[in-house]
Amino acid sequence: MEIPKTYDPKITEDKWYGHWLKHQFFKSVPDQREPYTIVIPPPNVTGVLHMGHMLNNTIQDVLIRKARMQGKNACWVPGTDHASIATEAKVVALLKEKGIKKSDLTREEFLKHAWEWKEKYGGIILKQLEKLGASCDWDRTRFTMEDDLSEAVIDVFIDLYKKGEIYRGVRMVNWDPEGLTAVSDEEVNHKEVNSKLYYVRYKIEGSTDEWITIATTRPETILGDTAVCVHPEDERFKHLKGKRAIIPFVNRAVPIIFDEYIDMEFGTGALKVTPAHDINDYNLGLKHKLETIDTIDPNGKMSVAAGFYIGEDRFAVRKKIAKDLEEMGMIVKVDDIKNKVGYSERTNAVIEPKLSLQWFLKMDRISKPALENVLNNEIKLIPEKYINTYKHWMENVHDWCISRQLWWGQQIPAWYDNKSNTVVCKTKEEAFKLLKEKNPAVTLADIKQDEDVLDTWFSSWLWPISVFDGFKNPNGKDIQYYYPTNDLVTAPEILFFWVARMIIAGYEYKGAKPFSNVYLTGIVRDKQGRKMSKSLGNSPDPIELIDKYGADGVRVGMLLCSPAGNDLPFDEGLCEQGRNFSNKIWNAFRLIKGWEVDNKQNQSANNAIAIEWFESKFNEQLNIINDLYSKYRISEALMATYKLIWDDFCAWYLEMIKPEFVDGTSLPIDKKTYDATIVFFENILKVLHPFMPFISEEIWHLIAERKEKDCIIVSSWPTTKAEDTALVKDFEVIIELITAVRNIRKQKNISPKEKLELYEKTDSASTTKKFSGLVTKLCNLSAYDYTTTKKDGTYSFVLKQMEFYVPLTQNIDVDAERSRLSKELEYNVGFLKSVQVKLSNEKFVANAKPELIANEKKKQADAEAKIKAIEEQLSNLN
RNA sequence: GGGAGCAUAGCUCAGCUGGUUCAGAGCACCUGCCUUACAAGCAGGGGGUCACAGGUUCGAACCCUGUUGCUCCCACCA
Repeated sequence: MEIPKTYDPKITEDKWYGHWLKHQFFKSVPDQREPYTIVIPPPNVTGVLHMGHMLNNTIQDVLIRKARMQGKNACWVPGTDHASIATEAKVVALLKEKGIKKSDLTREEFLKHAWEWKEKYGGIILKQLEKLGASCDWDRTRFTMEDDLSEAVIDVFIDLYKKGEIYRGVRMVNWDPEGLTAVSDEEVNHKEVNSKLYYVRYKIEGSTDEWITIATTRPETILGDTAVCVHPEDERFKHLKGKRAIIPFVNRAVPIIFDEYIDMEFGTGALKVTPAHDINDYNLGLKHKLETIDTIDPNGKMSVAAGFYIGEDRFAVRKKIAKDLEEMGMIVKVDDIKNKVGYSERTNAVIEPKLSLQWFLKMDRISKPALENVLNNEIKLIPEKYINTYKHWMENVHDWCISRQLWWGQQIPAWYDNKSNTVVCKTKEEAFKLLKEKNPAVTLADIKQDEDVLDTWFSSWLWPISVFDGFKNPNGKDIQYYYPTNDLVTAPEILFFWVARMIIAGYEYKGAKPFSNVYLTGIVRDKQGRKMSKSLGNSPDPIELIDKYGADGVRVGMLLCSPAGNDLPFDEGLCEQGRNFSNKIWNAFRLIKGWEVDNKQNQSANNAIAIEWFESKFNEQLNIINDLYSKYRISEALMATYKLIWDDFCAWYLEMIKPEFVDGTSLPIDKKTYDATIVFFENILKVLHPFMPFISEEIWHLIAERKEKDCIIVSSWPTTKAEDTALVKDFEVIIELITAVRNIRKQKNISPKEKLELYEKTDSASTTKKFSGLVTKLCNLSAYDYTTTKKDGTYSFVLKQMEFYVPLTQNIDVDAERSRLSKELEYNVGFLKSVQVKLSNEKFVANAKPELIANEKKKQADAEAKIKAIEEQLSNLN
C-alpha cells in the first residue's frame, strides 16, 4: 500500500483519542505506584478555548504524559468554574434577548434559567480540550457549583465564621455599577486616563467674600461633601481653624478640618471630603467623625440624597455640574491631568467606591503559613522571580471581601430575623433554633437568608482539596493518595486571586501544601505585543489552528516560544514549523517502512558503527532532555527533542544506514541493522510523545505489529545507559570533515552525483579510520585513502592537526587558493598569539586552574601544527 | 509613589559558580539543488562593539557603579 507523502493529522487524531478513551488510559485510581497529580485551573464554564488555555493545557498534558510513561500513576483532574459574575452576566444578557428582565424573576426562577444555560452551553471548553489531546481523567470532571463542592464551600464559611475569621461590616468596597455587585481589590484594574481637574471655590461661612478653593476630578460628588480638609502645617489655611465652608448648590456649611494626610503640593492644598464616595475621604470621615451622605445609587446614578440631578448618570452629571458651577462663578480654573481610574475586571465599568454592608474574611492569621512555605521553598514558584511579588502581596494583604450581590453562586449561609439578629449555619431549621435563643418570639416566616452569594474564588480556593472529596470524606482514599498534588500550571495573573488562596486553604484545612510546584506560564501576545484577548479580537481560534496544522503541530508551535514566565509572542509560523516537523517524522517512517529486510545479509561495518554512534548520541541527548524537564525548561526540552530527531536521527543516522540504490532499486537492509533502527525509532517516538501524542501513537502502531492495548501513551520512558562520549566526540570531527568536502562541492560547483577522491595525510593510525566507510558514503567518494606524502595539484584543507587532499579534474585556481589559505593562516597566527600571550602571563599561570592551563597548551600545539600545515600547502601552490 | 525584572543575530531565546576558537540555537534571510523518505525537503552560506559609560580582574556577555530604554506588580494622592 502506498503511504502518502505528507502526514494527515485529520485521520489520526480523533481515532487515537477515541482509542485512548476506550482503553481508559487517562483513568487513575489509587494504587501502589507513586502518584503524579495535576488539578486543572478550572476554566470558566462560559469559556471557549483561547490561546492562553491552549498553552496552559498543553504544558499540563506534556507533564502528565511524561509522568505516565515514567511509570507514575498520573492523574489530571479536569473541571470548570461557575464564575459568578461572568456567567450571571451571560445569562442576564440571554434573558434580555428573550425579553425577560432579571428583576422580574424570583431567585429560583433565575437560577433555573441559569442551570438550563449551563447544561446546554456550559463546558464546551472541556470538549475543546480533547481536540488538543488533553489526557485528563474525564471520569473525575468536577464543577465548582455541584452539590458536593458547594457544600464544602458552605462548611468552610461556617467554620471560618466560628473561628472568628469572618465578619460582616459596612466598609468601603469596589462597587461595579454594571454588575451591580461588590468586587474584590484584585478584580479592579487601574488604568491611567486623561481627566480634568476642576478648581472650585467654596465660600467661608460668615464672610462676605472669603473663599477656599479645592481641586477635584469628580465635581459630581460635591453634593456629598461633608468637610473641607487642609494640612495642619499649611500657613495659607491656619487662619481658617474653626471656620466652616459652604458647599455650592446645597448651601450646606461643613467644617474645615486639618489632617496630615493632605499633600500641600497638590492642587490648592485643600481637599473636599466626600466620605461616601472615596476611600481616603471615608477614612478621614471615620477619623474626624464626619457625616456620610450617599449621593450615588447602586446603578451609578445620583440618588435622592444628592438633592440635585436625581436619577442622572454620574458621568453626565459631572459635565453638567461643571457647567452649572461655571455659570455660578464657582469655577476658578480647569486643568488637564492624568490620573488612575479603577475599572471592573469583569464588566469594564468604572468602579465606584461605595459604602456597603459586606462579608469579609480576615487574612492576617490564615495567610501566614502560605507566606512561610513559599519563602522556604516548600512550594516552589517557577520561575523564581515571582517569589518577590508573592512576598510583597502576602505581607500587605487586606481582608478579603467575599460577598457578591449576585444569585449565581453559593448563597451565604447567614440568617436574619426581624430584629436584626444574625446566625450562621447550614439550614433554615438550624437557624430557627439558634435565633429562638436570641429572640423567643421568632417564627420560621420571620427568618430570611442573606441574599448574597460568595465570591467565586471562595470556592475555587478549595479546588485541590474538594476535587478529591477532601471535605466530605477527609480520610478517603483519593485525598490521602493524591494530596498534595505535584504541579500547578497557571497564569501569573492569578497568582493572588487563586494560587495564594489555594495555598492558604491547603494549610488551613489539610495542614499541608496543595501542590509542590507552581509553573507560571507567560501571557500569549500577538505580533504587536498586545495581549491576546476576546475584546481585541486578535486571538486566533485554536480549533481552527488545529484544523490547519494538526493538534501536534499547534502544540509544538506554542511550546517552541514559551519559556516559563516569559511572555509568548505568538506567531502562526511556529505552528507551521510544528506541522513541518510532523511531516519530517512521517517521512522517516516512510523511508524505513519501504526497506526490504534480508535475514541472511551480514551487517556491514558501516552500519555497526552508525548504530554504535546513534546509541551514544541518543543517550547523551536523553540525559539532557531529562535534565531540562526536571528544571521545567519545557521549550528547551522540546528543542532538544526536535534536534535529536531531525538532525541526529534523520539527517545523520538514517543517511548512514540507508541502503544504496543500484539499477533503480534499493538494496535490502540487513536484519540486525533494521531491528536496531526500529528500536531507535521507538525510543525517539517515546521521547516525542509528550509533545506530539498523536503522530507518535500513529507511527508506533505502523512501525511494528502491536496488540490493541500496546500503546505508546502507556509505554515506558527510555532509560539512559552509560554513554560513549569519546565516540560522539570523535564523530564531531567527522561531521566537520564531511561538511568540508560538501563545501568543496558547493564552491567548485560539483554535482553531488559525481564521485570524488579524498586523501588524508597521516603517519600513524588516524581516528578517522573507524569512520572512513561512512565518510565515503556520506560524501559520495570513490575512495578515501591514507597517504604519508603530500599530494600536489589537489585542493587541500586542514582540520585539527590533519591534512586532507581532494584531487579535482578541473584546474585549481591558484590565486583563489592562495588567498583562502592566507586568510586561514592569518587567523591561526592571530589565535596562536593570543594563546601564547595568555600562557606567558605569569598571573594567568599562577591563578588559573591546572586543567585550563593544560588546555591552553593543547590549543597552542594544535595551532602550531595547523600553521605549519597551511604554510606547507601555500608553498606547494607555487 | 514603592518594588521587581529585562536589554545578546531581523525575530524568539540559550549562555550554569568569570576561563575550551564563547559569542550559540531555532526560525527568518541568501546561494545552489525537483539527488526515488520528505521542496512542509536537501546541501552550503552571511549576519551580533553581548543597550551605553566607567570600574574590579591576568581575564568580563557574566561581578560592581552610574546612564538610557522597556516590561510587570503593588499603592487611597484629590
